[in-house]
Amino acid sequence: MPELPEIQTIVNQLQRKIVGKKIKAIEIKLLKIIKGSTLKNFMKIVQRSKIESISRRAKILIINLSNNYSLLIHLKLSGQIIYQSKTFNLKVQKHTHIIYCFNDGSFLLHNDTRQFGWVKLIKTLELKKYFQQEKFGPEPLEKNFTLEEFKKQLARRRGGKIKPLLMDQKFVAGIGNIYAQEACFCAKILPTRFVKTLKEKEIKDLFFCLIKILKKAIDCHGSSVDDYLDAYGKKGSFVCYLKVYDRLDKKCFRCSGIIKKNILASRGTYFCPRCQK
DNA sequence: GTACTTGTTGAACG
DNA sequence: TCGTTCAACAAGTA
Repeated sequence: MPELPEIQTIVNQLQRKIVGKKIKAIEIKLLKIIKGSTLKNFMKIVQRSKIESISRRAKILIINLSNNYSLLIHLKLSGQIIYQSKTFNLKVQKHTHIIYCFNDGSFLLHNDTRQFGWVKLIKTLELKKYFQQEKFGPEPLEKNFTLEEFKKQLARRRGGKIKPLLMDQKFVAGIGNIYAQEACFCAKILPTRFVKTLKEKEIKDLFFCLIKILKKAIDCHGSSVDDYLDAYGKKGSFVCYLKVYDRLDKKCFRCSGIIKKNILASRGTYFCPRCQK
């Protein structure tokens, strides 16, 4: 499941590979993943445009084009964005829905088995307005996300449980099911804890755990559970560092307790009942 | 055939 | 209006 570190990995890789390239042709095999414009309009605007820059907000990949338009891509559960240089045979598969062909013979494939993801064409000038409407919370790896700010935001959401709150994109952007659980484990906090019961030190630990885990995960090119692949079609290696996710009935690395699983806010949630309080 | 998986959305509730 | 919970969405896997 691509979350912040997975999308950031793709951004970093694409920055090195496709910036400055011109889109010569597009092939669209699945219409419904294009949102916010007709197929005709999408083709007209995207074809023959140049890739200006690549960035990210929350879990959304942003590709800025040279013609004052931008592509927003959300991978949801099973999306992949894969770059292929001309030296490789094109690995189009059953779930390849869009193929972007560049002028130098390289390609970008957009795959998505479950078809939850989407691509949205938007005027670059309207990006700011779009993200304001979405009301995304702060980016956890940016300077304005401070411990003070985190505390302040928590104080406004005292009624909720901590793990679903971490996953709320309006609270903090980019955290999904995996990293929310890992952060709770790292800070020795049960995912079901109500925000108002968190002590000063726990909040501080959680804050630094979150940042540490996200940074480390980006270094590892993300976690590949299920389908995730980076822009080079490779798996992320952070799975090796996962402490609780998908470890039901296994021994806790910290205290040798047995990892349990609960459904919390209708999402699978792993935790160690012995050392998470 | 059935249960289960997940990020986001939109509806319902207090 | 806001915070919170929950079903729905789609397709694949076990």
